[in-house]
Amino acid sequence: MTESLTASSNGKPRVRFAPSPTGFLHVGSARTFIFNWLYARRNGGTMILRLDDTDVERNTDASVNSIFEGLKWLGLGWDEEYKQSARLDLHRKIAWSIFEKGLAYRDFTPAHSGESERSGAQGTWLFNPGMRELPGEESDQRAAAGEPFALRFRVPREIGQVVRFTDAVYGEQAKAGADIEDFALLRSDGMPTYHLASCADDADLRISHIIRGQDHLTNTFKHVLIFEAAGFPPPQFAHLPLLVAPDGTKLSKRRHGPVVSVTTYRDAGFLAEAFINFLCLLGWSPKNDREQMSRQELIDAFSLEGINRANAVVNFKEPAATPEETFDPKAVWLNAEHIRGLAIEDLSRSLLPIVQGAGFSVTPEKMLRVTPLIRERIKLLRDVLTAADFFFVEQLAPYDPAELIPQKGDAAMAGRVLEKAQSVLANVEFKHDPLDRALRAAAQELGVKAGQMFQPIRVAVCGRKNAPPLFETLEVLGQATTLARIAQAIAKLG
RNA sequence: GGCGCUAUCGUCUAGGGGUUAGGACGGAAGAUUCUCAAUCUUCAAACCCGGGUUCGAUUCCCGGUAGCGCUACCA
Repeated sequence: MTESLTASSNGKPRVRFAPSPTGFLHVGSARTFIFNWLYARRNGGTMILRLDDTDVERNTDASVNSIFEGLKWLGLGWDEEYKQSARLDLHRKIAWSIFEKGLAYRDFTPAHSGESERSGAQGTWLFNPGMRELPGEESDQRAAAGEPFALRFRVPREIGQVVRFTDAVYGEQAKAGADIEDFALLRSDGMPTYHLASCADDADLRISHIIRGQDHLTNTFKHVLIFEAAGFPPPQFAHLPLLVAPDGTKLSKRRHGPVVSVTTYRDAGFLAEAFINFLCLLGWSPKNDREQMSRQELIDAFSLEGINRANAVVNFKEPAATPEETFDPKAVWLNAEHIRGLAIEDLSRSLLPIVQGAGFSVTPEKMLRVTPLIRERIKLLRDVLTAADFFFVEQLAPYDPAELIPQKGDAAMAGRVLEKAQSVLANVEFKHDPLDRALRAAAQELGVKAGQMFQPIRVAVCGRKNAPPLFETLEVLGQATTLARIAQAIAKLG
């Protein structure tokens, strides 16, 4: 690893997404992935996926699967893939090289039990101060005797010692060494900590730009210390504002439910392109009022300069009412926009498995005919089930016969209209124009308005008032089904 | 507690020493179509507070407040 001192050999950026497999793929993580990917693609660089799985206790295979599942749905891909657990020798080697330089020390204090001993209120932030000054000889002896220890970084805390770096988003950053605790590099079981493993791998993989959540902004001072101690030039840093819930708190599954998981969006019928588009608009702006953008347009427009600094709220409804209300309205709107932008063939292909999965029997040909009628009427792919169900069922679900009654009309008018329709539709070609002419003429003969004519028919064939345009609908439904449903409606009225 | 980051309509954001503070979502009203949707038009809606610098601050500086983050042998 030490041979590559330049962050990038060919001047092309190398970026990474480094999730720790301790849960499902979070929307915030997805956005981090997307920004890294966009940066790589925009600049002809390399996108690396690295599983930061050094926390053996909390890592699960289910989580690894969930992350891949989410990433697969996004469909962006990556160029190289690594697993930290396979690189432990590298991490330890670097940790000990830091120790050799006198920049780390052994801490023989037994590990704390986590939660109970958090520093803070008491102001005791520097852990086990005595250990920092332990004479080297005694340290060696205790280690040789088999006493367990953690390896801690010896942070330079003389007055005037300041750690600095430039963040591409937050600008110049500086922090006094005296305000940085002696963080651990190696745990007493010999496993590297996140800080060490992350920096060791970033250096070894020649990562040129670290684009990650702002929760790491203050950790970066530690990382700069590690890079320098290990003899590597630190990469460029760009921290992203965090995604938060409407209540301002960090997105968490326990508090906010499934809306924080990427697969929830997939399962609700979001298009990956729309979801990506939505996430990009949280904390980044192309600065030209563009909102709806394709993947390629995002690549072309992406730059670190467009990233802003304040946390962004994902504006979902806390108690999750209807599926549509669950999500940020802008995400839903963008999805509808992307759906409208899809070619009928492509949309139809996405809709088909959803309809079939819901138990309807439908052929690709039928789906292709239904799709144009609902494309502008659905916001989420799954809406097809409520917007087009009547095209697929043999028997309409029960509906209120009162719905058949037209505006400013009564049951008698509904009856007359339906009976007239019955006779007219029995002798007309089921194509848009002939249907249009025949039904309008019929309305005139009955002395009712076109709307009063169409409404009872619409309800009779669709089972509800709000539906796609009538003639197209009848055309797809066909004469037999139409006449059967009208007959049933007349029976209901009677 | 310490350290750090942040602050423009309800939300996402643009802007920036002098602007009618712009766009989008959502909301309201209207137009249009056979209903719905789509589309179009219009309306309501914001610079956290206090000082300073300045002829002039929403913008720059300081302070406050609030929110968030880090402060683990988690990541």
